[in-house]
This record gives sequence, C-alpha cells and structure tokens, in this order.
Amino acid sequence: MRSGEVARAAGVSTDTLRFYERRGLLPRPKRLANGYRAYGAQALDRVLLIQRALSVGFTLEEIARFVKARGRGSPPCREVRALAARKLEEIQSRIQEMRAFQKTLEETVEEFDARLAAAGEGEPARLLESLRPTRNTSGSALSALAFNRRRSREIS
Amino acid sequence: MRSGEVARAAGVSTDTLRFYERRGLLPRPKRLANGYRAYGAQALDRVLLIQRALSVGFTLEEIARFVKARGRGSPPCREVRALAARKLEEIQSRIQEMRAFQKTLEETVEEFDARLAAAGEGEPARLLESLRPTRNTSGSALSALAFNRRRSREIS
DNA sequence: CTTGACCCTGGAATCGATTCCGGGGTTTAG
DNA sequence: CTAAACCCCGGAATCGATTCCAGGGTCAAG
Repeated sequence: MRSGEVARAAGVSTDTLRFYERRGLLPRPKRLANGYRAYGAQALDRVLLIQRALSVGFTLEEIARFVKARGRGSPPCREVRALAARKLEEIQSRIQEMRAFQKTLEETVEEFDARLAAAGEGEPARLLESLRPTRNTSGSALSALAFNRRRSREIS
Repeated sequence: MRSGEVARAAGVSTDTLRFYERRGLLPRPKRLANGYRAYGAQALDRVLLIQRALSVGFTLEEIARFVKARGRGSPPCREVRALAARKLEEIQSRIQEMRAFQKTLEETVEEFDARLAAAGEGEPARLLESLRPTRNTSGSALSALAFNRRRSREIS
C-alpha cells in the first residue's frame, strides 16, 4: 500500500504518517523503485492502534515506547509494563467519568429542548426534528474520535 | 474561596483559572478589598465541568459556547443544541472505542507478563508484584483524567 | 522586620500533535 | 501532451491548552 492508501484508510494525513515514522512510531517501510513508500498491511493496524491510544490519552512518546516493547518479542522493561498497567487503570477510570458526564450532558440537552419547546410554542415537533444533526459518517472508523483534533486537510 | 482553593480543589493551576476567565469560561468573580478573587462555591462546579468536558473532547471554545447557553436561561441557539447532541453521540461512540482498546491493552499486558515470567524464571510472583504501580492518588477527582495534559506546576 | 506563601496583571512562551512550506519527482487519465 | 493527483523531503509554522515571565502587592508566622 502507498502512503495515501494507508492514510485514507486510517483517517490521517500522509504528513502524519511521515511524522510518525520520524518519531519511531511506524517502522520504515520498503520503498518502490520511484521512492514511494510501500506499506504492508500491518502498517494500517499500527496506525489505527496509535490513533486509538491517542484517543485514550497516551502521548506519542508513550505510544512509541509501548509499540517498541510490543514489537520486540523480548520482555519489556519494567517501566513499559507499568505504563501499560497504569493506562489500563486510567482508561477504566476515564470511562466512568465519561459516563457521568454523558448523563450531565443529557440532562442539559433535555433542558435545552424544554426551553426551545417553550420558545417555539406550537412548533415543538418540527423544531426538534430540525435540530437533529446530520452526522458526517464518511471517513474512517475513528472519525468519531477526531472531534478534538484538527481535521486532516487531506480527508476533509 | 480564593483562587488557590478553587484551583487545588479542581486540580488545575491558578493560571488556568485566570485563563478560563479571560476566555469567558468562568464568570468574573467578586474581589476582596485587596484585589484577590473571591469565588463562590459554584465556581468549583464550573471548573470541574470544564475539565470533564475537556476530557471527553470538547474544545474550550465549544465549552464556552455551551456554558454561556446553559447559564442564560433563554433558549439556546440551534447550533449549541446541535453541538450538545453531537457531542453526546461522540461520547457514546468514544466509550465503545475505549472499551475495545482497553481489551487490546489488557491482552498486551498479559503478553508482557508472560514474557516477564519466562524471563524471570523462578521469580514470577515477586516480579509481578514489584511491577504493581503505586498510584498517585493525591489531587482532585479528575487527576486520573489529566494524564495526557501537562501537570500543573502548582499541584505537582 | 523578614521570609515565604499567596495573590494580581497581560503578554509571551512552551508543549504535543499535526499541518504547512517550498521545491521537486512520478503516475494517471483525458 | 497536459493537468491533476500522488508522492517525496526536512524544517517551519499552526493550533489549542496551559504555563511562564517579570514585576509587583498582601498576608501570616517567626
């Protein structure tokens, strides 16, 4: 796969792929005769892993350490194992916090709706219907996770 | 409450409180005779809300719009309501992705442990025990969520 | 009185993640 | 052939969130 293919499939830019390679997050791929990168199928898996890790709060530095340890086959050092364990706890904790916030936000949306219904007397059904956002469902499976990161110019 | 108290309770720095005020995320508090900020109890709630929203992917700009609409009492504009609804969907989606990643990470940790056990033949129990991270449990309820943001110098 | 903790200000700097820049080569479809 | 899409490079710039800076005032304890 060429870089554009991997980038599109993963929902990132080719710039980002190059950046990750420089940062040691992606192994150097083979090259075609014209100098283009020729990624194997596992590269997409790797990028998706990176994106997921980012979305749960790993920094790129942490991810780099992690994937290096994972790919090595030999025992990881203590710090990397401890890092993984710590992140697991943090993820769990974070899911719980997110659930709590979700509830708060739901309540607020309900209140908003009540206000909008009161303001648009006689048109509650249509008003609420018109407020249903149209989700942009194009892009990769991770597009839902990109909402607080800058949109890649290449996929927008 | 003075700014230090709110900051400590919320797990942020006083710089961050001032920053939020400048950004319109926090209302201007009253001042004491010496010029110190005198926050009401609701300020802490507000800061915690901001932190939670950040942790689920809102930008400060989005949060600012949101809290303004929420605090107004009048009907929110369509965009803000739509923003809230969109974020709800994204949170749900994100929780699911996080669960999936959690599983991946758990499997990796197990693999790491197997490697470590094989490497430290005859000492598996003690080795794994020594790898149990000591969690830093000081700080606010949101400290678990701050792992990918810079530590406040004031609370570390 | 002294010192350290606390507080203030507005602008600048830092950091992490990503994108842009400037320049150039390759491929593909019409 | 042409033009657009695709690809390359390394360094610089952007953006969002936070922190630092430089300078100064206030408070409390020893």
